[in-house]
Amino acid sequence: MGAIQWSNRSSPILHALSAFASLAPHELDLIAEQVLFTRFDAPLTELHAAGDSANQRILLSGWACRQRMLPDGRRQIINLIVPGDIIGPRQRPAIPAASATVALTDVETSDASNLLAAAEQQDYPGLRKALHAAAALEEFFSREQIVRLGRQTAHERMVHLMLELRLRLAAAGLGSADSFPMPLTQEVIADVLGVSAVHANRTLQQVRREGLLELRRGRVRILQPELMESIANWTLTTTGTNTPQPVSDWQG
Amino acid sequence: MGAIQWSNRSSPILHALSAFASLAPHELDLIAEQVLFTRFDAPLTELHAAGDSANQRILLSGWACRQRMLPDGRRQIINLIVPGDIIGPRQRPAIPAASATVALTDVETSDASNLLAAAEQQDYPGLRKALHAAAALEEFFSREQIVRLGRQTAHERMVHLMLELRLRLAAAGLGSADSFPMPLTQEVIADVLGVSAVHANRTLQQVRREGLLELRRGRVRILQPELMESIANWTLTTTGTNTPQPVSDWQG
DNA sequence: CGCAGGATTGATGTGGTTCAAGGGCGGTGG
DNA sequence: CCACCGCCCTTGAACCACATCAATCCTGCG
Repeated sequence: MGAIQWSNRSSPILHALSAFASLAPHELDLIAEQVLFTRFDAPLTELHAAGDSANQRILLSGWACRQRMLPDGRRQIINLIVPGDIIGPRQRPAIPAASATVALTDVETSDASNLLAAAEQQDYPGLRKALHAAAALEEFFSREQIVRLGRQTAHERMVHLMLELRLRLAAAGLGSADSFPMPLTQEVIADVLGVSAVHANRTLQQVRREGLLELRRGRVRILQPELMESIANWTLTTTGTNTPQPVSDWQG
Repeated sequence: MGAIQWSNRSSPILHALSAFASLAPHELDLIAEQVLFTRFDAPLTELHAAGDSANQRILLSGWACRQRMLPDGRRQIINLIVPGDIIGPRQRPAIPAASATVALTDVETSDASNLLAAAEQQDYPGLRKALHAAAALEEFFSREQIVRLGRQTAHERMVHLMLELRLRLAAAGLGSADSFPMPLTQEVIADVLGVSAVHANRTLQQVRREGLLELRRGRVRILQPELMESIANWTLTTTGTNTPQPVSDWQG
């Protein structure tokens, strides 16, 4: 291994990236260095402003989200950001974002320019592959979010979101197949799912009443994963890396 | 210019890409070559199957969409694909898509592997920049779609979609600031906007009654762009780099 | 103890869905 | 040249998932 000792603060990145590609020692070093210059921010802090087309960071701990506010106060959360995820534009030249990235809890971030720049070099093939795969996964869930919002009921959306978080947090080493931390308020969940906070509450209650999951003391416990996957039309297997799923022929 | 004559079949790509970066002669040649080996497909043809993680093509003419079918028949269209757009995964390794790409009209496509591979080389900087910018624009509209579906009313969604198509088709050289072709059925529009076909119909009628736009003989005419942008909370200026240019200017 | 933010619950309103039945129109065949 | 057919658009009526408004409850915390 490299000269720098692993701290558990870099472990989310390590988990998230090493799931996609095996990393060489000098690549691991680069990741470990991320914890050397970190910044702490409180909830509601804007980590990446709308209109900003630079400023790439990586989330080390805590939760954030990319969100879009409408003038009349409506908010849509584009996606949740958990440890290991990149904050800011991925590709250049970037279009100035209409959405801002905001901390949802206390967060720790570090500048990711080095990491992302290194991945463009020829001598960091593993890093390159891992970051591309992470971007592909993000794009995948972005499409899932579209399907969720466009064609699923509140009940299906809630179940689907919990499955997404289960997978992503497990990939970051922050949860297992059984359970994961859940620091989000119901209002935040509502703004992810595109429903009102009141309805998110009732939906969550129903999901719990049905025995699909448990939510206690800031932790979600998945009780019936297979049933949940069936309800939400889940298409990714959590076992293995990227195993594809049979998708029904749409023409029937 | 290069040895290959421009045909108007390659012009959508030319428009779409040259809007983002100035291209060198050898890059223009590569684009022109795209029309040499094309394929024609009828509506409903699956251009890119769900689960496929390869097979990159570019759309030369006609319309397509990436869609996800749910087992009970619900369909969500993730995004519309117009001439100049890439079909298939952008980055490798790609996660097998849960969504399929399907032709909505008669379409002409060509293999884009060469184009995309060339953009990774050092000697195609303009192409690289242009394709990255195109990907960034696609990602931008992907987020707009999330906001649309999550927090906007059917009326707002409809107006917003028409503004999106106005911009994208103008960028491909297929329309102006005033009008663009509209070959989509109301059912397709409904599946983009996440509403029922009946409601899409009523919403479209209202938008027309309000004098925001005209829809006749397969063509949309934008009548009150500023008002529409205000209604839909539009955040992109059409003036600037994305302004369409007539093909003739480019053929010089 | 009292406060504040989040969770919960009830009552009522509405945007949108669903079902069902026409209407227009281009294409095709007799 | 007309009759018919299929696809799409349009319209009406009933229904429902979810929004909105307004309390109230709970819990951690200073």
